[in-house]
Amino acid sequence: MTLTDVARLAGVSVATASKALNARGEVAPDTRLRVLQAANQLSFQPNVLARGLISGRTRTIGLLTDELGGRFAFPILLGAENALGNEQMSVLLCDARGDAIRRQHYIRTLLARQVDGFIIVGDSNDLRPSISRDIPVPVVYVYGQSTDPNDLSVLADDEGGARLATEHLVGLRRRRIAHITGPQSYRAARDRVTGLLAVLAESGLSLVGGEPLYGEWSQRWGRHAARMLVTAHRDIDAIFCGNDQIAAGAAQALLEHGRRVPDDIAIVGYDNWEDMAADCRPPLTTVDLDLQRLGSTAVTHLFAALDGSPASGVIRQPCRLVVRESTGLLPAH
Amino acid sequence: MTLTDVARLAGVSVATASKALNARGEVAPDTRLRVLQAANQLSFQPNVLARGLISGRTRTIGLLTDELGGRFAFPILLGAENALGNEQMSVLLCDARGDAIRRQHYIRTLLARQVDGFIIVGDSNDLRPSISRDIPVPVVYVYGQSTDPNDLSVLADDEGGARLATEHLVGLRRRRIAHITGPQSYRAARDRVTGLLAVLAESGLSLVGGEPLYGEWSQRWGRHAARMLVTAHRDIDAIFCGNDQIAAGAAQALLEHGRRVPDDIAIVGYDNWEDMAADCRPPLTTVDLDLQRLGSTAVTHLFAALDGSPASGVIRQPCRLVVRESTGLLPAH
DNA sequence: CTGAAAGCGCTTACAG
DNA sequence: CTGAAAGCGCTTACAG
Repeated sequence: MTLTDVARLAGVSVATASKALNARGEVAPDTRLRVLQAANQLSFQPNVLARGLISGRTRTIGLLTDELGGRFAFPILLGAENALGNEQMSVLLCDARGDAIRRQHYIRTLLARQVDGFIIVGDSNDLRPSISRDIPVPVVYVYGQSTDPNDLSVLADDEGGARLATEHLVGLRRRRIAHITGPQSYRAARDRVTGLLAVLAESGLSLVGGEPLYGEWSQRWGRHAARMLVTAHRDIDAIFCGNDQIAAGAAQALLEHGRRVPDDIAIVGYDNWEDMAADCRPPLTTVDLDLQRLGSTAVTHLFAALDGSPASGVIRQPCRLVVRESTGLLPAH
Repeated sequence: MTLTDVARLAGVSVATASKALNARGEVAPDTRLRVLQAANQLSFQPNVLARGLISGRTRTIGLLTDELGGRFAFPILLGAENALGNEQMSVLLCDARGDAIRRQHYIRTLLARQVDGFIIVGDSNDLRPSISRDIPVPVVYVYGQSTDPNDLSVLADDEGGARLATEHLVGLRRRRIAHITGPQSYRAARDRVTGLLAVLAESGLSLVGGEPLYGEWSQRWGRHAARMLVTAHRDIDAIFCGNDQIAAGAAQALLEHGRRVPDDIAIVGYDNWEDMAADCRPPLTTVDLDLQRLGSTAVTHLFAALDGSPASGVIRQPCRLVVRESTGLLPAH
């Protein structure tokens, strides 16, 4: 079904049919009606390729990830897809799988497909090489900071998230707080430590053991480190963990050591990885990166750039504290 | 950069430039060379819209999910994206979020974008209404069975997966086997029971307790049901669980009851949800649905249909048993 | 072997 | 208000 068919059925020219369908003023009301009916009758859908060829706009954006299989890219994608769908934009999804050649290939492909813009999804707040040089349309980086300050990067505020968690513990009168986290090579681990230490200092407290326990992002490490902690520091009353897996492991180990959570020792995780955090025993208080909103925020900024108002620099989106039983439930209201 | 620019730089007509770039025979070798060089120099990328307008093929497929946020759609998407990328096809991703209106909207959008075919991703093997009537291009259903037997549905073989799990337990000389699973309303739960009971019958065994324990897909239910089982049936020596969360909960409850896993009671999960199954204590033997391969299989069949060889009916892709410590490690070799 | 012409489906000045 | 014509960037018969 093409516009020609519609025009023929309505007894007008394709030019008039086009104008009628696109609600441009210069068409007689009854002509428009006839065209609309014809289009309806034929279930006419304008060919987007032809439109794009003329307008140079395809209402399509390319979403390029490095590691779609990772845990973080996906919620971002979800949020972006949502936001784009609401604006009648479509997403072309490409997963470079950490391969630079493949990434270049996808950039070319997406450009050949005339996408209106790019969203580059990282898998942590860490720095990543800018690729904007190769791309003549607007680009937004999300959950991964472009090395080029002229680019726009939308990141999660890990330092702020850790502040929220620590303030929560301090507010619950916990004084002997320890920290178990992932490898120090991760910016996420370091930023969270920064936020934690800042709040402890403001509260006149110091970290139990003096140093964060850097390790892996696993339950196994959480169990191991928690056992070490309760053995070495019997007076510990809270553990802030760098992610939910560590926290789940720590909770398990503590329970096995006869320590009650949260009565004796409160635990806070990070990530709000639902299946882990909410189904843990006890359910974990944790920090939510709000990844979906990160995705939609990126889309918002991409639209702004498409509308001629590009931004640059780094935007740090706040995290949210999710309180569950592992730090004691809030009083009912 | 358009073909016109390339032709001008190479000193030929656009027609000749087109032929040279598309490796059609009828061009003089040195002419082709000049065109290729010009294209290279200008980093020419042919406009896919123009090509699509002529050929009627866009090398784009629409991937429509019902619930992208669920745990199962995503690996399927990954597998499909991989397989499509290898064939230079792009994916337009749409998440209907369980809303029929939104789904219809996306179907129209994707058709207007002239996609070459559709992949409809379900979130369980359950039946789902066919939407092929509305779609004039090839459609493949994956992990969700179309109600129309003329459609092609690619499913995971849950019954076979449960057989693998049960045969494994029986092979380990377990005789008192129980089953904890999710709601009976799920076809996945029912199909797995069918496979389990078949193997038990073939082995002259019967299910401990007579009936599967239907409940929820959660750790909490796993813990609860496992406690009931060990109390009511002290001689139980294996529990086959309907998913990994249930299995993780069951393992935890058994350990707390002083039962050793796998020495006293072996546990098998389902789904091979890595973060849960491998990081559990002990790591879980489980059944992998091979969702990524499900996605790539769907793509393979979609290509076959695009090449004029459509199939129909139901394809059941085998599951894989992943053996870990919860049933005893295989002897080292 | 090369290029002028027609055409894919649509939109947009421009005449009338 | 309506429609013939040009054109978006490309490909493909068809002449030469």
